[in-house]
Amino acid sequence: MTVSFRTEVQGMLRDRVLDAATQLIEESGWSSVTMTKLAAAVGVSRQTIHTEVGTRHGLAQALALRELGRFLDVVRERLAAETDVVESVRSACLGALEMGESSLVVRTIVTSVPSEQDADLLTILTTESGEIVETASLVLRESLVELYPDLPFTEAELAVAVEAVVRLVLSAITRPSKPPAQAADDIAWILELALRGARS
Amino acid sequence: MTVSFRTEVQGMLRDRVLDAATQLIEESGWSSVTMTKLAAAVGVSRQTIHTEVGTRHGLAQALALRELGRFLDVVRERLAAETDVVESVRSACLGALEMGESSLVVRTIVTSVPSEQDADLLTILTTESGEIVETASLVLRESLVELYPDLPFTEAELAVAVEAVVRLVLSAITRPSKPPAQAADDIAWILELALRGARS
DNA sequence: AGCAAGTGTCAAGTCGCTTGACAAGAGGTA
DNA sequence: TACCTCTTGTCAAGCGACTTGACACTTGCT
Repeated sequence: MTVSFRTEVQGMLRDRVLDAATQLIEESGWSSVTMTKLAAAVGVSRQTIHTEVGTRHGLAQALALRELGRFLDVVRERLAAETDVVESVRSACLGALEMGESSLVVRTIVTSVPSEQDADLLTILTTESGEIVETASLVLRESLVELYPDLPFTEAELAVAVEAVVRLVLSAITRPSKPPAQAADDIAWILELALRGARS
Repeated sequence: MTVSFRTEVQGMLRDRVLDAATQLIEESGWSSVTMTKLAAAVGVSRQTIHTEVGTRHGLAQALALRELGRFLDVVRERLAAETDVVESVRSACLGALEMGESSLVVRTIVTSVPSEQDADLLTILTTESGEIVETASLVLRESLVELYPDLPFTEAELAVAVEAVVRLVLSAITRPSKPPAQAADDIAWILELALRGARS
């Protein structure tokens, strides 16, 4: 077996915690998510919640990171479904942007009002977005290298380009200024220009 | 929550053990089911298998009892789907008999050759069938009392009649002499006669 | 006889969940 | 302001469940 029964159960608990938290958010917002209520909803003690996600802020982080994982699943999938770099990235960006519109967690984070209890959430996509950018960039970079080994970029250049794409997507999610399709087109266009420039 | 996270995981382990055992049986028969292989298949240590089901014979019992549970689910369901006692019982018997033909566990037990390693299994439906008869009778009796409170039987009489039905079904599964439909009809016919007799 | 494989059992250890408790902060109320 | 309640974060003790490693025993094979 790839994973032991133990670790599997462990992951199960984490998933349930995050599922329950999502449901509580859905019902009455992030500020209503109490560690006590959460524990009751999952069916474990409050302490177990704390050891699992740490503080309430850790819960918010965990929620965001799991959501990020889902985004990256879509990204990987869409990248592989195209045969051209630019089209791959365009499709992946579009997928991420559309998910950003429909994801409860993302909407909760983005629409949270600072200077309230919800502040915890907002900081995740701003001050603490480092891990998100880093993880997303890693995934995107690895996928691209695997799918398109002959890109006209050095390793360092690719890292820069990928991080730029990730940051653009993240920005378009948090502060949307145009429909997802157009935002994706814009990002793809930039990438295309960069590629053309690198090849010449 | 009705059940704690802990007990739920516990039941999950048991289910996985029995699932894995069933799959091993399916692949190469009961005699190939090794505690070591079973542990590996589930993803736990061999000791955990032992603490969960005891001896190898305990594993066989557990398999049989879980299968019994599935039979009883069908029985309850079919009993409730009819409006006449006799029809309820006929349908329930038919369901059990048909399941007996298609159930891998039951076929493995019934077709096991005595005086071999498989003997463990066979004894379950013969010498150790007490618990099975008892449990099945209990379920059938309770369902009937709930569905048909006005049966012309005393409590003791009902117990006798129910146990007879159960034993007949069990016998028809282990030593079939006619198609399920006819066997079910026969049992229903006997019950009908008994009811008519009790009413007169 | 010797060996390999499987069973059943034990003790010690680790890990995760529970329980009960406490200090500290935020919000509401007399 | 003082008081009360709710919530958070943390701790220690305890327990249950899985792991690891070991041992004696049986069975089948060579």
